[in-house]
Amino acid sequence: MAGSAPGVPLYREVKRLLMDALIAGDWRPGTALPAERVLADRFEVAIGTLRKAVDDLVQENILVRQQGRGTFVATHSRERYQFQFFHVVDRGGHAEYPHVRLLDFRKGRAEDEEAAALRIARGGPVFRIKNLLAMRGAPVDVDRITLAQQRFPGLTDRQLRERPGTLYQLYQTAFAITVVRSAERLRAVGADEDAARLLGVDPGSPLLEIRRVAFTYADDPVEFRLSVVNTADHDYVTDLRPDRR
Amino acid sequence: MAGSAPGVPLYREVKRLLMDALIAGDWRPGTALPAERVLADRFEVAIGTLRKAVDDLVQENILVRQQGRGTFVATHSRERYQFQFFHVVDRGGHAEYPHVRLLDFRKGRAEDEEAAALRIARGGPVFRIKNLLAMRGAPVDVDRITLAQQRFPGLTDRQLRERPGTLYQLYQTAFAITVVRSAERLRAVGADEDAARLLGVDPGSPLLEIRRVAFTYADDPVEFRLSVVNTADHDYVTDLRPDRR
DNA sequence: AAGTGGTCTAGACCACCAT
DNA sequence: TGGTGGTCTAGACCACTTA
Repeated sequence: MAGSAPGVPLYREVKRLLMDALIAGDWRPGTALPAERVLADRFEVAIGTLRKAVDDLVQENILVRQQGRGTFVATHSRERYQFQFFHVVDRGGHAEYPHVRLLDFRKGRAEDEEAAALRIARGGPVFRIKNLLAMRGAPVDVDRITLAQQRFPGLTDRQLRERPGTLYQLYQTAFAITVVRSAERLRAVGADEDAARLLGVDPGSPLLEIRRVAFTYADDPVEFRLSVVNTADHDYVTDLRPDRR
Repeated sequence: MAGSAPGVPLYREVKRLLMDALIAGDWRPGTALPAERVLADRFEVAIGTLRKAVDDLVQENILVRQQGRGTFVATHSRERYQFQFFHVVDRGGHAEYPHVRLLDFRKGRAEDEEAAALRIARGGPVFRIKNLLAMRGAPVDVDRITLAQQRFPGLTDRQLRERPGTLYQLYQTAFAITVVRSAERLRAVGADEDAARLLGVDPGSPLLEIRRVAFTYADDPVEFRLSVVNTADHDYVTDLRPDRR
């Protein structure tokens, strides 16, 4: 690790190198990284410095440590989706992974909001996915998802229909895109005709509208999602923290 | 640090001791802790171990480090409130501390939901505060706050009216209660008559309802707050992170 | 210049997991 | 038993703040 930039801590440089390797695909999701001692030797830093870099990546949900086993590249499981991205729980507080039904899949051209969120040109080619999410058999949430065609070449509705897990698992396994973070903006709206019909409520009923932008490494946006949630029997919860303490 | 519990890391014990001192009021909010080297000597641990304990408390927003100056007990400023607790921003994304007007202050007996949230007996004595929050002159949010009388002895509407900063600053300075964390549940509702009048919308208009429980040290709940927000021109945003990276 | 937190080292030993 | 991450030590030196 000779010749680092001035003023930048060594462990930040190491973190940068680890992230570069992850972005380059040197270690696939779910696989173990070399042992910390090995990585420390490779980067020619002390073990403590290496660990500090890994600490950061673990905190950002990019790596997962398991004592006695190793350090792994994080994968997208249902559990992870539920804790990190899906914040809707039933009134009792029971978290449950929803049942997802594909309603529509088509190509289109990016509207202003989509283009801005995905940082692509306005009118650029996108995929649009429309899903109906149900919990305990009752429809709760309509998701409209927008993806840049360029990032998901050859995506088909068959992939969406046959996918066993979460969409983010599909992104990861089929397109080597790992979602690591999301930002959401929420507001209350009145149900439009379409949402009212799908969710089984009266038009104009209050619904929770969620705009989510999902990012992969380096704060690169890859998905825009507009969710409309019937909060008659469900809440959006912050604080689903299996972290801290 | 001889005689620690088996299986508990030393830095956790140190963290426990630091929190005990904070709860006991050994260091007042805003004041500096002894230097890390001094604390390490006092607890008879290595500096690295002491730092790891402090790291945790910094991450939990309980302590604040300032290089070259010291480590301080976190205080409640408007900035902190805005980033950690107040998640409403205008559509452009501009965060702005709202103007608060006290509408009502009275004593009452805890309803079921309030009692459960505050972990007090049903029907127990509480204070109820009703505030109208405005941004850029326009009313945006009605807050109904419930506090256990026992935790805030002698609270008066004069204190609320003359308070220069945030409510959490008042809790901290006048009642030695430091809010360190909150949990929120959100849903969309139709405006009732009262909210409609205060926010200047039609009854039944969709509003965002937020239930917040605020906790002090040791996950001890001290405030229940029901907010109703007009999201016509504002959003609730997650991800107001001045942390990480 | 003195004092603070921030980084970095080079180990030792412990707890846990797989075999 | 051997390999992994987790904890802990006892320093040295750097960067920043204050006086």
